[in-house]
Amino acid sequence: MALKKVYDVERFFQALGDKTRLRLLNLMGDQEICVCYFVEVLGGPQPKISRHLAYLRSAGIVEARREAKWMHYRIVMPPHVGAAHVLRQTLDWLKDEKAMQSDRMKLAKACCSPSRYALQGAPLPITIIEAA
Amino acid sequence: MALKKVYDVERFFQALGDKTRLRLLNLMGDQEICVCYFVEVLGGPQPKISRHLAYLRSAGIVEARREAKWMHYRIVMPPHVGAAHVLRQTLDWLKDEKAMQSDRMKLAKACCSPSRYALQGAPLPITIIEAA
DNA sequence: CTCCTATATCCGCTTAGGCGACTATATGGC
DNA sequence: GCCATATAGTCGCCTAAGCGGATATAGGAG
Repeated sequence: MALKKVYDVERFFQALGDKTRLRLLNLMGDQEICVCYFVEVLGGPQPKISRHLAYLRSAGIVEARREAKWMHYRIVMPPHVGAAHVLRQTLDWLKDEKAMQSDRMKLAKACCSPSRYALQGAPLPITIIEAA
Repeated sequence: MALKKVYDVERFFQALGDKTRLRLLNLMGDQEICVCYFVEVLGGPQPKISRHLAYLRSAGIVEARREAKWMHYRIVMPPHVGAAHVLRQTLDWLKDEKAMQSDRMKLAKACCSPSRYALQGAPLPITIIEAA
């Protein structure tokens, strides 16, 4: 039988304890987003974005999918019920933050007119349909 | 008018990203607990406990009250609705963790027979009645 | 193969923060 | 005043982790 793995609460919260990572999670929401949009919206150097995405992935909070040159990231709900609740609450909380809303608006703009942002060819976000 | 202070989300999660602090919060629950019980239950050196309590206090998650020689700590719900929700969820989550339940049992024992734990005279926890 | 683009990883530096050990402060009893 | 107890703060050490900059890798086009 499989060893019952205790969910790492500490690690979970550490992953949420960084502004950049919270912004990334806020942008993902219930969508699968291409890295190039993160770089576009957050505006920092690309390696910084990549490092934070790697951190989130190693903490089990996001997963990545490759599509040709592009990598898409999406939030995965933790297997632990408590963790999933907290994560969902946190995402709702972020939606109310003004800075986070501004990020989301920037993302929407970048998606609507990708040519203005040198994102021609970049795949658009895909909304994730959650199983009920 | 008062300057609208944005709640520091990052700091909030950083405060939750440590095992010792999570154990302390779990022990507090909806009670006001004397430091000596934390030291008793967690078992480490007292300055360590004190430092983590100070961290939680500086993050605005707990408050302290002095009663003679003893300091009592209690959780304060953050002024921000989203943060309060997440904190409550987190406390519920901790209740399900086996290690956390064990801590709570140790606390209960220490409170029922304080003399066995050299806690004679130490004030018992006080359950906080929240305003509805 | 080469070249370009998208993304990831590595390097060196710096800071936050955990720890144990020690010391300081506060309160109360004498 | 002195002393004991409860708690807090300081110091030095060490690791985690953030950052910018450089480099490496993966995929596609030609």
